[in-house]
Amino acid sequence: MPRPSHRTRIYEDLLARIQRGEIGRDDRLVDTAIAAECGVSRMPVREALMQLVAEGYLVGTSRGFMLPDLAPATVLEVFVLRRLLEPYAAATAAQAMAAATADALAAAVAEGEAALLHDDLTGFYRASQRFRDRWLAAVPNRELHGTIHRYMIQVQAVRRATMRDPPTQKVILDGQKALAAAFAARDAVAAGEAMLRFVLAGEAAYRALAAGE
Amino acid sequence: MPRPSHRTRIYEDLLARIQRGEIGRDDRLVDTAIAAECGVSRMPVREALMQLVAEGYLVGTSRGFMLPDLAPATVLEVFVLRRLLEPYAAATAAQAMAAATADALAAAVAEGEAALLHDDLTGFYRASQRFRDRWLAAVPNRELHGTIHRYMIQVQAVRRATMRDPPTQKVILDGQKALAAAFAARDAVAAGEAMLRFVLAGEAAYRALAAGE
DNA sequence: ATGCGACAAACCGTATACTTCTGGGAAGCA
DNA sequence: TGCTTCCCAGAAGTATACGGTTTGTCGCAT
Repeated sequence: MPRPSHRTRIYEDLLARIQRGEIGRDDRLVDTAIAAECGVSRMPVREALMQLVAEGYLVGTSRGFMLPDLAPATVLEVFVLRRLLEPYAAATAAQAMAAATADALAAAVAEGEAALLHDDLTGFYRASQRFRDRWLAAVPNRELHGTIHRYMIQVQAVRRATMRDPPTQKVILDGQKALAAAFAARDAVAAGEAMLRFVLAGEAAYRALAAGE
Repeated sequence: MPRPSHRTRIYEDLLARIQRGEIGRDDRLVDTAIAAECGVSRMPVREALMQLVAEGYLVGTSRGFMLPDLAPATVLEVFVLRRLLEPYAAATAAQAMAAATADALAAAVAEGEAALLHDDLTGFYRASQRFRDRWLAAVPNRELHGTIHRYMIQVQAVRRATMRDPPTQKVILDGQKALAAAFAARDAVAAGEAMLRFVLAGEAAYRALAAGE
């Protein structure tokens, strides 16, 4: 590993902050401020910010960079993509899955269940994130992997929004258990079906939430 | 229209050059050279180049920016994505399609056919590009549209590679005609089926070519 | 003749300084 | 009091400069 450039460091730092939800809905990220905070010049910060814009994590306004405002319509459009891609991705991942990965998936489910028992929403969120990261890493088709990874932001937003609801928590856990079982058995058909059901359940939960507001 | 920034201008210029195939397989795009050519400083050029990298049009090496080297394995991975996404996209586009767009599609097919009669491969290429651009623009789901658009480069590479073969030319034209008919009739089912056949035919042509080398 | 090492050029990453543009707020007018 | 106008601060955009790293080549020694 040669040396991580400032741009890379700052990019990863900002991405982590965004993914942890530390950036508020109306916080404005300004290059000069971040540069001063990190003790570097504006340029690496600027380039990191613009990379985040290119990947859809931020939008650039004429007055600082902000979070994109994830209109419900956009989230529903992403659900279409998920329905089309993720069942196939899960099926291929199940076929290619190593035993260690399957175990790690089961562990992530158990962690999420334990977190729920302690009303630890953050822990549950992290566990479900880890679950997703792990099965996604097992998808052999790298292009498919990258495409699914790209709308991670929307998926996270949906999780964050729907996760507070106890019935939804149960739906998520049950879905993850079914998936973990299919992955452990390397059953591609069952994995594809379970994933389709999982995505549809997530969409239903999101629609109920969006309608309720 | 406020005013296109240098970065935007250069980005669009470079993208157009890439899409027209003016960048050779082993040309190295260097910021200083492009900056001198355009009469601006390195910074806007750099940012344009990095945006192209983020979108997958280029890869940044330690010695200039180059075209990604599209391994056949990658192209085949993209075909999986196309099989999963484009039939659905075509079906929804057919339902939403305006009469003017359907006419434009038919016109693009006619142009391509005319170009073939004059052995004008470039014209045929441009016509099939226009055909794709137009039906894709009619996809209502913007997320789906963007996702499909992102692997445009691979699609172009396949076209460029397979297009010289006369039987393949006929397959492409026939596929486009079937699609244009389905679009004109706003027949979502037929459009989806035609698109699936079109993608599969393209994949078969590419596989034949890759095996033949 | 070939392999290894040093030198030079090229290019990227970063820093600093300057310019342009946008948006908000204050002041003036109806 | 509400609306319009003008001004200014802040932020993006751009220019120029410098250091570091990689790469390619030339020369020397084996």
